[in-house]
Amino acid sequence: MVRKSSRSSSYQRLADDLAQQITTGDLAPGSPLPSERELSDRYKVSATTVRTAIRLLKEAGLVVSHQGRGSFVRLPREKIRRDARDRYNWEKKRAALTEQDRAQWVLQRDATVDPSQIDFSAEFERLPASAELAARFGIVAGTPMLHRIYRTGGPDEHGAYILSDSWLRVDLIESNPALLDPANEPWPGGTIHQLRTVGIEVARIIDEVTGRPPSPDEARALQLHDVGTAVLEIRKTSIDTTGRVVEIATAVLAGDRTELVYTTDLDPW
Amino acid sequence: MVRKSSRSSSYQRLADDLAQQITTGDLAPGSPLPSERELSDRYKVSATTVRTAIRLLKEAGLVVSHQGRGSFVRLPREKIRRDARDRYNWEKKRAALTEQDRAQWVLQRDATVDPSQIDFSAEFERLPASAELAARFGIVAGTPMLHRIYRTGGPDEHGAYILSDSWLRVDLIESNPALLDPANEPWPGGTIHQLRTVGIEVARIIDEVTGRPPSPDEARALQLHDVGTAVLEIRKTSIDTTGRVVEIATAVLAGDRTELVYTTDLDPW
DNA sequence: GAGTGGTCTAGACCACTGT
DNA sequence: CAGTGGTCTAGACCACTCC
Repeated sequence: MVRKSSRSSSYQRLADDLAQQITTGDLAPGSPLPSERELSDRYKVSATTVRTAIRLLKEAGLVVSHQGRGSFVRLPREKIRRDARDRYNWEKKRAALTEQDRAQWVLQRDATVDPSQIDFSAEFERLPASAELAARFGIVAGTPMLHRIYRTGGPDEHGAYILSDSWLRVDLIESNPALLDPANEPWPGGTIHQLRTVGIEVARIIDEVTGRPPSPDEARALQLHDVGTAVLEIRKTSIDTTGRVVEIATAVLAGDRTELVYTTDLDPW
Repeated sequence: MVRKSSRSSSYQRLADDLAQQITTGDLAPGSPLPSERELSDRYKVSATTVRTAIRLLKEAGLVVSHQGRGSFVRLPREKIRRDARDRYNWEKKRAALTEQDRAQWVLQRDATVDPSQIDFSAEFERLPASAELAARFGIVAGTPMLHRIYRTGGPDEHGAYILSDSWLRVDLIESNPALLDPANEPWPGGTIHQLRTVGIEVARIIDEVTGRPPSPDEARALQLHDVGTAVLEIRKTSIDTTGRVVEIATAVLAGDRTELVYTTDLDPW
């Protein structure tokens, strides 16, 4: 007979038990949990119930499992800080340098990653603007747009670390045909410099940030092998000195590996 | 005999099948999935396998289940925008108003929520600064601190929508004893006004944003009834006109209900 | 080969929602 | 009451890791 206890399911009680041992430090980060068979014996529950409990811990980001090895208390992830003000202003300053100076700095914006190990791909397509996109750009639907899709990855230890895409108005950039060719990516100097080549100065960048679970594709690309992680999605809108929207980009980053930093200066009293 | 097919598990294939029907719109948002028993019959797999597939979809945030009713394609969530520049500057301006004017504006910073329905609680404790906290404040460990814990919730439809805590230096605020009493919360005018009462002007606010799955406590408090959601965690550091750190606060928000907006003005060329 | 997690079955019963 | 998802069992076999 099943012993129906108090007001909670047995997998929930098991998960709570283990979670407490993890948060109190009885089970230290990196240490293995008891095997499923052992938990099954010790708690007098079936293997399925044990697996359900462990799945709960994985969903909460407390535990990772490796087939053939065991389940382990998750190690805290070292976070890469991404300071919007520093990053964007640095990119803009760099865009005003000579070609030689810029070339030296290609892809070094994240000093923590060795540039020689970076894996990069770019794919371009030309599409008419959808109604929603047109509204965000303040143009009419159907306007020819350039859609660029990027994947930037590190070596296995760091994992791929950013998925992004970008929309540009073809009419604003076609005076420089080099911008339409993905073979020129990664462009030394970034989008801010690309826009400079057609006479556009970016004056303001607005980031809209949300958090959500990764799609299966994103989990693969960002090397989020396990459940229990979230991604940060940044929708970036760039506005030039005349107030026009000149680029709309989206970036998806691993939430447990990234810390976004935003500084707000307040008006004085 | 189990038919071992191609290179994928049967729950994975079922999940992919359903996910595709959802993304193509064959299964519209809000519509019910076939029942588990029906899927079990149709795909010739056990109930457990069907449940595993549906769990996958829940983890990806595509589906929600309700006991006794069924599983449904998740509806997109309406997002509350939270613009840092507007919000913080508005709060600072308000802090300079007369007491009467401020009182009218209590808790109206989120215009989308009816203030009369808001559920609010505050809890204070005095603790010495930990080494880590002291480092962030630039003070010595053990300095007396005030730790304030808030829960702000809406009615059931919106759900509780913010969990936050805040650290202040006791030595900077004790000249106004009213600040030490939680009965005075929610304080008309917010922390920026509280600091103004002891002669401090906040000049800069730095937000550090990460994304992660919710802890069980957070899932309860933020009414994230299901797996497949993420939370945004904001660590806010307030700095006064003399460059001192005057408050460190953390806020946890439901990722599927919140959009953080940050504006960066770039230096001109 | 021994031990681990991963996939899967067949079936029972519980808890909840609707009519 | 019929139909739904939620909990749970007992057991089989697969895939992988490490010794």
